[in-house]
Amino acid sequence: MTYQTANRSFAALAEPARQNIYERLASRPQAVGELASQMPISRPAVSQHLKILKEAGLVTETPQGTRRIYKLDPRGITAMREWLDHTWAQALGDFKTFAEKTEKQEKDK
Amino acid sequence: MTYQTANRSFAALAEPARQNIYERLASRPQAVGELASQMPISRPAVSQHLKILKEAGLVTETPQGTRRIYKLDPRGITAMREWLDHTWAQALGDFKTFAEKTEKQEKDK
DNA sequence: CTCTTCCGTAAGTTTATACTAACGGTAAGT
DNA sequence: ACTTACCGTTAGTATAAACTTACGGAAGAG
Repeated sequence: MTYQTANRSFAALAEPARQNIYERLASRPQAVGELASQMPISRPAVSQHLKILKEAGLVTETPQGTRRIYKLDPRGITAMREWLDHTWAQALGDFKTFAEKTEKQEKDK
Repeated sequence: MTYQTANRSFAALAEPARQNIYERLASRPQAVGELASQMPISRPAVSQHLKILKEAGLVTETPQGTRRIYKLDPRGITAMREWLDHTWAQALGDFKTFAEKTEKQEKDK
């Protein structure tokens, strides 16, 4: 369940433009046009990227007048970190047995 | 420098097939054909995915006879974790000032 | 040396994705 | 009511990515 959002978070941050947006929002919450004015792509493009980031649980939206302020959402980052920890822990356990096996093979030379 | 590899790691794990491969390698190091036999895609496709994972610092290659054993590489995961920590820490600091500002605006209603 | 196994790469096609331009809708100001 | 500011969505296009098929190279067995 949470691993699925981790999957989408990776896909969302894979795009350089979205990673750029994400980093800008990390420095401070911003509106859509505000972001677009600092980037080489159009405002609708930024809006589309924000939609994907939002669906991935990476950002949240806060209407404020006609503007919509976007800021980071902890859920996406948490999901990714959990997936990383889980996968890496599994690898560590099996690395040990693998290392022992290869070490044994080295001996048999 | 390390953030660039984090970028490529995200892109690499964005693809479902590559994430699948990565998880399988987490359970135990495996050869290319071994992976392909358990997946719905061809062996060359797996090989191409492994190339991308390798360039992202997520896996390493170990020739063993005619076969090539692939296993997880800590560097990719480390780069991603550092990027996540850095970005999130920055967001936390600025979230506080943002929260104070919006709280002030709420008061002025 | 020949045959088999295992693998990476290149070419070509299909599918997915990112972009711009155009449109419509909501909120605030005059 | 009219205008302005700000934004999301859609349609259409261009670019990128993933897959299969075909090919060639390296390592081991006979």
